[in-house]
Amino acid sequence: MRFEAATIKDIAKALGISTSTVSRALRDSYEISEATKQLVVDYAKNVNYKPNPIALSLKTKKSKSIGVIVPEISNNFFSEVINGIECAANYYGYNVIITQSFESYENEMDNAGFLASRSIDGCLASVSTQTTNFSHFTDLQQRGFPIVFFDRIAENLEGHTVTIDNEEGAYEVTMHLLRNNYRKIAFLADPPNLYITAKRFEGYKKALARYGIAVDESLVKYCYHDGMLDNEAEYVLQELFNNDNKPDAVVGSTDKLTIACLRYFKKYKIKVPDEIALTGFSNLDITDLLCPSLTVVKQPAQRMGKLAAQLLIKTIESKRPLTEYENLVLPVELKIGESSRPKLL
Amino acid sequence: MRFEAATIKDIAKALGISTSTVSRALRDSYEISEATKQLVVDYAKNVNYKPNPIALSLKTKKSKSIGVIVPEISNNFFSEVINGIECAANYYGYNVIITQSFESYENEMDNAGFLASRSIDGCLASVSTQTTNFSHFTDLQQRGFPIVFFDRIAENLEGHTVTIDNEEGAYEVTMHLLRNNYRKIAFLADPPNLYITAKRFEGYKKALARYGIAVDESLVKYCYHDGMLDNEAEYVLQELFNNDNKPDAVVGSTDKLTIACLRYFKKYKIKVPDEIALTGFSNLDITDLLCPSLTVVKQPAQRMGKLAAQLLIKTIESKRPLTEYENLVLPVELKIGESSRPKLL
DNA sequence: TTTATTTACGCAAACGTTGCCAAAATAAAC
DNA sequence: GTTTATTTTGGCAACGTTTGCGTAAATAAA
Repeated sequence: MRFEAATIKDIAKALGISTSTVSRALRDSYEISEATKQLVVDYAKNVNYKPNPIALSLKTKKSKSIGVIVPEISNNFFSEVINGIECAANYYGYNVIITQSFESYENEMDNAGFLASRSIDGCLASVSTQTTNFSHFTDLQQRGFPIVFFDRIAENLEGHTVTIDNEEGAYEVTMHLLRNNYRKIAFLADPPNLYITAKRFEGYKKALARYGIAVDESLVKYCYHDGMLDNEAEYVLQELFNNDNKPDAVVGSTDKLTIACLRYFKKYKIKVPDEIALTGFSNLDITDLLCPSLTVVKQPAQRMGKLAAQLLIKTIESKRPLTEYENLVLPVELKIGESSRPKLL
Repeated sequence: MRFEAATIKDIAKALGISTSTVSRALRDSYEISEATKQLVVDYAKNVNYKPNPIALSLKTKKSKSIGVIVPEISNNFFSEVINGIECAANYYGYNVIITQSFESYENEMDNAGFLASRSIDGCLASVSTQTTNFSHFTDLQQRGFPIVFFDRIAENLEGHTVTIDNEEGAYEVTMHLLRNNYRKIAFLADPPNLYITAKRFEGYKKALARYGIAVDESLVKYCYHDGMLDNEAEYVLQELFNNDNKPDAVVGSTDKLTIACLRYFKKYKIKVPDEIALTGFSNLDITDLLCPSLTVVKQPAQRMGKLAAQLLIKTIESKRPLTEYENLVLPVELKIGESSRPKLL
């Protein structure tokens, strides 16, 4: 029934030579005569010989697979990142093992443990909103697994990183709002401990400063689970709007939060942009079809995944441990939509 | 530098017993005395022993990993399916190796070959729009790899399948349009060879028949790459609309095509639903925020992935080869939006 | 012819497990 | 106190590779 794949042993037996000769012939070793090589290579092609990756792994102690820890696959941003990762990994002959933290620190630790036990060669990670302790990552690093962090990086851990220019993105979009006469701009973000939150907040602050506006803390709100929990975003938005000091614009720091705003405004029939302008970071490719079309900071997600994977594989395959780390920063793109139309004064 | 994981050998040496005793003690074999078991288990815990999955795989010829072939990860439908697959797979201790066909038959064949060479235990697949020859799948099956097809199944291949009730979904949405007084309903779909196209077309036809309407072939259009190629959908839509026989409603057979319609209408300033109603299959979770909100047939994508993975793992782990195949059909949900508002007569 | 050199290949160990068989060690039966 | 049964353990091979080392045969130099 089951068709067993040909092994080096089979070839050796069939050709009446030793397994080592076959192995060396296939790897084009100089020790083997051209005639024998030809014989072996031809026969191998004939029986469709494919080296058994598992045996290879056992021997070389390299599994040719990399682990990935992301908050959630079905988040558009991460699914595009994974797309990029898969492409690069496949190109270099690596498998990708994906795990999801669902924005939980516990899950993230479990994932790190799971990946370590699955004998990966290295790891790509974007930390959860709940993570403040990074020892599960340093553990991995100490056990010899290189880690490349992307997007939500762990700032004080060593290693390569790939991020977008978060500060610049937030600065640009906030400046855009300011130029369009908005002055009471709310900032809705993941928890402040998260790298992307901190950076984006910097950009937001910088833009306000250029207009001589002080940060109004009552307009800065955090969603501690990136809006994963039921009504989490709605609750925070209520706080923001059931208030005398209402904003006239919002910057959503993530895809989920930006969309949550839009849904909230629709639910409570708050007109965008007439009553409030809406902008934010988003990676959906249909923000132009939303109602209204959204002004967003777009991130090169796929490219980020590809670069992170390449960096990781480069590290894995380098002979000597690196001491210099690369910190790639990708540019963002501001896509202007109807949701931030100039405010009439 | 590199911290090497403890092996059974290390434990055996440290405890002065043989590797086989350690192995059996850890697997709680009845042959080992309680005292020894305790000793071994304690020590193993102490050094944080984790069995090496690669050595295990080599021994048992099971890799505990499954392959997945999908058209494209960043397609929302498939990323949700993969979410489900990952959850089920992780639960049962399996890795998932994802490959993308990008709607190309060549890629799909390559993927099948790649997966086979990576020693997977089984495979989940959703075939590309371009696939008419299924021999790369039957090859895998003959080599002993069970395959579970989902969504876009290969109808005449044996094996478990998981689909949604495609016919019913198309029937419901078409009936909805008919009830709302639309009569010239276009059907925009992937190529007719594709399983989901055929089934959905059946449902569409059935609904028309109930209203005594014959299928107008000029209102049935196919996109041979699910709209992956530049302007493919636009070109087809032009054919549909630069015509005397214009439709008054469209049923998009896939997520991509439905969205492509909306974009087309926006670009050419065709008002939805005043000039044309738009409905279709879609798995985006923000169809309610589109302009206008979309009437869609929603599929339980995550559940589909989970069930398909469970079915596959069940097959892999069953002792005797199955002869009975399960064909799961999941119900769809019709979400009504503004895009198909009753037509004023 | 003898000795040195090269060429081409085979042997065996190793990677971390498990499974089979046999060997101790202990317990039970006579 | 021997024989037999039972429990507990160790040794070895195997999974499919790669690789260091050894060596026979072929060739070249003496």
